[in-house]
Amino acid sequence: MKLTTRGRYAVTAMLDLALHGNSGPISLADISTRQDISLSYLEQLFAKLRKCELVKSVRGPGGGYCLSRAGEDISVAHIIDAVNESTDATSCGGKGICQNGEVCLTHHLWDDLSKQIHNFLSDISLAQLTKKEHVQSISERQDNHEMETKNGSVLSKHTMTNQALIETKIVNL
Amino acid sequence: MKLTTRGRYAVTAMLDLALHGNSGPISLADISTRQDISLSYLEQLFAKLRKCELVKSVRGPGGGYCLSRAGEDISVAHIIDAVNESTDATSCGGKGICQNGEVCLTHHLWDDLSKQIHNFLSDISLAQLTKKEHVQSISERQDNHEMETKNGSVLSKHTMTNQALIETKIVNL
DNA sequence: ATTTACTTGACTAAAAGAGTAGGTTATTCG
DNA sequence: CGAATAACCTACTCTTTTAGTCAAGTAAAT
Repeated sequence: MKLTTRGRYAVTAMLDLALHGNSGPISLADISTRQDISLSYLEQLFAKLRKCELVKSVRGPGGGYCLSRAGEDISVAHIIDAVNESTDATSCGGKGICQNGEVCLTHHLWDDLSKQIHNFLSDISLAQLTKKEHVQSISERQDNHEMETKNGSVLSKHTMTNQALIETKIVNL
Repeated sequence: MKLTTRGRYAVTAMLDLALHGNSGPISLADISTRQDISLSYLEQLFAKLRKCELVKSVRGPGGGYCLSRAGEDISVAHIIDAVNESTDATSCGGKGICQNGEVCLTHHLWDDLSKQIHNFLSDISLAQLTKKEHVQSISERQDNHEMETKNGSVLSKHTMTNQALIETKIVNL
């Protein structure tokens, strides 16, 4: 069983999508800054998420990704499965061939654990997560921080006027 | 979160101990052949199990390891913790500093999952496992197989007489 | 035509996992 | 005593996986 940064990043990114994707597609660049995940790494993850039809992509300016179906119908387990993180705790992939083609002494134990984990994660949908208070407050914190840093970098690059800065803020709200 | 061969081996070996350790200490060599686990690797694992006081060791000929307390009082979670496999699914070790010192968007989710897994494994004791039918039948299969291969190797090494072979079989029963 | 954004694939540094090798120390038994 | 046995200890290696980079694309919108 493995549950590492990959699966965590994927779920985090999808949750970000669920929170911000109500009005059109979200670019990976946005998710990258908000969630502190490398852009190239996100691209790899979203390639897999798209293959499993969890997200849809929109190309061109203003493009990005959106959920391919309602947040209620996407579970955390779906996402983790999509990026190849198995929730299987056995060494034989659940096949029961762990000791010279036969079942090993603890096979059933790991099998039970696998089911336990999978059930737990299958019962949690993106929609459910977006409704939790702590998720909403963290998301707010991230949006504010994103706005600050974004304006900072834009300012230093283009020496934007105050008026333009205010406009950017409005757009970002 | 990681749950790999190390944790699986440790639990398997401990279960082997629980099944065979009723009359005196069991050598790692025996566990090694029965469970197909490298002897040196077992030594590393048992060093940790001993530090956490899950097993006791007896040196010298006829020595080996035994459980340091009743099988009822040793849970699978104890064993996995002992060999440094964490059941923690967060990236921050449960500290909540996953995004620049603050809580990341999915921290609570992984925290809940960690608790879920740990509870599940804490509720399963070695004694419980030994009582399961499939564990007993697998253990029997392993004992038979061990006897065959042991006799085979002993024969080829010392060209044992038939009488000695029979005696060995009796001892192994 | 050009910008913006997604796509693909190859590549890599670092870490962790699994297993080996070679020895030392304690104990029992002949 | 001394030989055998088995725990104990340390260091090393080999392999796989992760996490991430880089570069060169392709497609769509303005």
